Amino acid sequence: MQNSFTEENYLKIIHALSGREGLEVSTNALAESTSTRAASVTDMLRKLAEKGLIHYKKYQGVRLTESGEKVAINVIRKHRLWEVFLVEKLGFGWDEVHDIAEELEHIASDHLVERLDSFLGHPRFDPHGDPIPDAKGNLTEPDYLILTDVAIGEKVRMMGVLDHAPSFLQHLDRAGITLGCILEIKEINEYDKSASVQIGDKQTLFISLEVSKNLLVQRR
Amino acid sequence: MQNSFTEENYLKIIHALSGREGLEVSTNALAESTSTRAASVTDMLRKLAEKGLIHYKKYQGVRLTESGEKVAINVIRKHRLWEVFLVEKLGFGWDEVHDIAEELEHIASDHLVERLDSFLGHPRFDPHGDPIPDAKGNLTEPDYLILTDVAIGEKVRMMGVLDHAPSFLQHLDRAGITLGCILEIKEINEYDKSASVQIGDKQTLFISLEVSKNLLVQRR
DNA sequence: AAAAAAATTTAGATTAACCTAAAAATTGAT
DNA sequence: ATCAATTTTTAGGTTAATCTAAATTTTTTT
Ligand SMILES: [Mn+2]
Ligand SMILES: [Mn+2]
Ligand SMILES: [Mn+2]
Ligand SMILES: [Mn+2]
Repeated sequence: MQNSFTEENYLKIIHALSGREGLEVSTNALAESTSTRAASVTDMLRKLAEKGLIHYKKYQGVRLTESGEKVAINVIRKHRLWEVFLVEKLGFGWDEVHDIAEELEHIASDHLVERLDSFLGHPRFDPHGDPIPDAKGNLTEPDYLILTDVAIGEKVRMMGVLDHAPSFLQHLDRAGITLGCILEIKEINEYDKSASVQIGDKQTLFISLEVSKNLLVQRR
Repeated sequence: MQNSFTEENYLKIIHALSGREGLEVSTNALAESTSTRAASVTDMLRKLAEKGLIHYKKYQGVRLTESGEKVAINVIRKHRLWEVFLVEKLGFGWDEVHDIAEELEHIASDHLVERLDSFLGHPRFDPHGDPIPDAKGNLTEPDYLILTDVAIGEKVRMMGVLDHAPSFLQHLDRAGITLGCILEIKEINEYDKSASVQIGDKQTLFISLEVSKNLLVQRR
């Protein structure tokens, strides 16, 4: 039997919330992420456990099974490949593609995913810097730094974002911060903990702590 | 409020069954096409009428309203554009794309449809020769002939198919009959009403009446 | 114009995914 | 260790889309 959109969304969210350590995810955390009530989550958990997609013992939180993990990663693969398509081929901005990909990620055909992947040239990362699982389901999270962990004077390369909200991405666009650009922390301003950051070889701007916390970078 | 996948499918099917004359469609015809029971169709018709998408009087069949027609044509536009994408960009065969397009046609974003249309170069016809409605919702069915209406000795161009079943399309592939190719009726065989047809400037084959009835062609 | 047949609608259920309110279990704080 | 707070589950409903069986309306045939 096929998994419904709803089931796929639960699995994807459990994957995201359990992190790389595969920790237990709580009912309330799922209720929050799915915008439903805890009672509804409990119903769905019973169903997913029934189907062998999660490990679930009452009152103890959930983890994905091997089989649930496979489904979740496949959905993530499709989501990210479609985002690449939308940006690279159709010319959408990185701030416009998430919601459309939320729909496209549920299109079923495996044949389609593999052809799309070829058409796009087997991209390794999506437009937000997130890694794309390969066809076998291998997903390796690169370990980037958060900009707040970078010392004054260091030059780093912008590799991804933690916040995917359109408003955040548009803010980065206005600041001229794009994937791959070089950032240098000139100083940390005492007053509001903002950073003065040189972007590429262009001007230096104040970057709020809020923004720095959501920027993933790499030393070079 | 948004229309569900199910509602969109009903509207699309009502459009197809009512033909270019916009005739009334019966409950049973819809039950057949949707693979549901007549009682279920009646429920849905009440809902669609409620939403102003169809004209419906009990026991009298249904027609689309202006508003229902707009929705139906938009779904058809998306279906056919996605089919072009799958064949032209991803390299699928014309026999492989219908079921995938049945899913893709329900992706909501108007912005996406318009960008896809541009990316594909504003195609006028889908891989089966069916016309693609324009962005304003204009859909003009070209009036092709059916191959059975072509006289012996006439040369015609193959323009489309009436049957979209993969097995039929694969049969045409094996016979070398593709969209745009030239066909000449050499004779009609008395025994089984099959036609001897020359395909392009290649060999002459027997084409069964069953096949001829499903081929759309144009005089030249 | 009846009667018979066919088509359609109504009545009453079912399933998935949600809800609120109440009960039960776990966790945390004295 | 006990009590209070928090979390989670259970109980009992709702809505959309389906179903079967029965009732009703329309159509066709005698
Ligand atoms: Mn996304
Ligand atoms: Mn992304
Ligand atoms: Mn099709
Ligand atoms: Mn088609």
